[in-house]
Amino acid sequence: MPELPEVEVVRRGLADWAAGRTVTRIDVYHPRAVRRHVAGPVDFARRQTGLRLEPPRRRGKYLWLPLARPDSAEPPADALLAHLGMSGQLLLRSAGEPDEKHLRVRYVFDDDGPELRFADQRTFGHLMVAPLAPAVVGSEPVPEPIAHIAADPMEDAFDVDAFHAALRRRRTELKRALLDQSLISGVGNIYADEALWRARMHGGRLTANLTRPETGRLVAAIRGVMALALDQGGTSFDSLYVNVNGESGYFDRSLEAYGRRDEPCRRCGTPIRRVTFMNRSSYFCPVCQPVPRSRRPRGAHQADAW
DNA sequence: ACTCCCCCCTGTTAGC
DNA sequence: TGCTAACAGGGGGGAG
Repeated sequence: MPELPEVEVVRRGLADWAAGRTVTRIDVYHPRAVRRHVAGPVDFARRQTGLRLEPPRRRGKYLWLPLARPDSAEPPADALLAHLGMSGQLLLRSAGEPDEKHLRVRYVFDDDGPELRFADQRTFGHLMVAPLAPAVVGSEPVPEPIAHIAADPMEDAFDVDAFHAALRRRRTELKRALLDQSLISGVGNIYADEALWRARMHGGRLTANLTRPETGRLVAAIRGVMALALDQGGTSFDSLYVNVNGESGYFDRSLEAYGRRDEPCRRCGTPIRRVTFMNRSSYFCPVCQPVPRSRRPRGAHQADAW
């Protein structure tokens, strides 16, 4: 469930409580948590021990903390790169507090401050140490493994015209495109449905047919819903998504489409529909977000996802 | 080159 | 009541 707003909440917590601290020990309890660090858990720990965590950055759903040598002014070559996946949590806990049931990695620092713990029930999240790509003039260095990810809609670097052009080049459906992190990053299943509802557009629309005003409306809807969610600490349906202090956000109360099957659309009263799409749920208002002509069933017998 | 789908996980809940 | 199956879903990687 962590999408851009939830990851940003975590990033802000790390900025307050982890940045500037020097790592003295790292324990990896589950190798799957560092599976993308191909050199393995021992190397993962060795390459951070003695280094200082610099202020966290974020692109889309990824966040990273550059790793600096405490005795050197050289810009960091590597960063601790994190993705929370479905259920990953980065928590700051005093050493005396009991371990989380799904604790995967523990960081201990050279001060008396709290440990940084990575807990992850479903183990879709991961941590790795990754080289930072050389800084290009006017842009920040980004870890190499995420160089293929597009800018997210909250970044200055996000270019709506370029996004529109990329959508027009694609031969796919709009919701698929929104979930494709190489076109726009940070959008997941929940905010895709929320943004489409706000923009009054159907996720089955073909991206090749979008007009420039429609793309503009959609990007404005994504930014709007994400800004609102960030104000409310993100979306949590249960205790799986929490900030670095273990607290849940409450944007779930403000959802207009996601999870509202058969409940009235708050614009027009029509029951919200739920359909299965890409092996996940999609929620939309069939009146405010009309099913595109190309997707309407041509016969009563025809099964149609939308 | 582009598009699409499966699968990796575990805890909760719905259904029989 | 107890079991099974569905569901939640990000994204890598392979198939087509």
